[in-house]
Amino acid sequence: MFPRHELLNQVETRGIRLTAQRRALIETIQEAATHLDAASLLRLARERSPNINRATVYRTIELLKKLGMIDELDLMHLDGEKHYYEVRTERDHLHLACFACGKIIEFATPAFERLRHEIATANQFEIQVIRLEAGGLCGSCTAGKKKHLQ
Amino acid sequence: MFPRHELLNQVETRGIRLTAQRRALIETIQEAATHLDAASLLRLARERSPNINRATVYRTIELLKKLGMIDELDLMHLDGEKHYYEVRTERDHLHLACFACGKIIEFATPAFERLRHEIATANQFEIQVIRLEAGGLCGSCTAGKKKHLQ
DNA sequence: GTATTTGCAAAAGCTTTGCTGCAAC
DNA sequence: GTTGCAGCAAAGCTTTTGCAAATAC
Repeated sequence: MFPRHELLNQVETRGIRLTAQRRALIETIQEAATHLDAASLLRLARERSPNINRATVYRTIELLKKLGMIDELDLMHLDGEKHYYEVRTERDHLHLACFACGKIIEFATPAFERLRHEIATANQFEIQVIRLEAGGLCGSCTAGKKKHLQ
Repeated sequence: MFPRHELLNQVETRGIRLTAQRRALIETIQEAATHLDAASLLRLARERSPNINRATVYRTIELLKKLGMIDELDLMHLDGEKHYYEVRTERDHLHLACFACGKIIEFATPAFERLRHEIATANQFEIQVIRLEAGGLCGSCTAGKKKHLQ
């Protein structure tokens, strides 16, 4: 895998020709500050290429998923059934979604990568995509809760 | 947590009064051989209580989720956006979905439970729900693939 | 008689698709 | 002049909701 900001380069290096719209979409994903869903991606990408259509967004996402260059997240359906996207980076990491404040925490640990390996070996399973998500209460929200109960 | 076949008892033990329809739905979930989505659950539950309506299915699922007695899975969106349900049992386990044959493998390992604990501690996060899913190729399908390439 | 639950149909939300026209090599 | 991409609108699927009628206590 590659650093996040290399997504566009990596795609073009594979000899895939991109239209201006697709380039705008990919740049938007790689530079996004948060996990984008399709609608937000469309909105932001239009700042670079104003005529992008929803269908193009979904078709570009499909392409990047097939290439294994982005991952699709559910983020515990914190806000409905939409999907969120992020560049697949070197390290596996997991997502924690706070049901109270909506914050998303990313966390990487060697234990996760070891577990991935154990899963594959023990089940003779060739893992192509792996997703670990948890939902609950973040530190600030449990603290707030306790205070409130005093 | 409790054994799978105790779901109905556990709900009633909590003093929650159930209608015949809800009882039929819960029995269907606890006895199901596979992970059911809402439509399959409706179809099967109607064998016990023929007039159940789709809305009742969703409302019962919501109730059981709130009680923490069932978990909602995506199974890597192997077959669209539907959700699948299973009784929450004693041990955390994860799901592997084969993209080739559609098989779902369940796997439990102490490493997963340790990871859960590490996640909670390291992030001061109170985990209420955790879901680990992987997609790829199961043993039979990778074997088949190799054979085919020879 | 008050509080829940059900049924129905419609709405909602996100994603996919058919088709026509456009653009690129 | 083929091949692929974009735009548009409609359809598709699953899930949720409003409201009136039915049921339970």
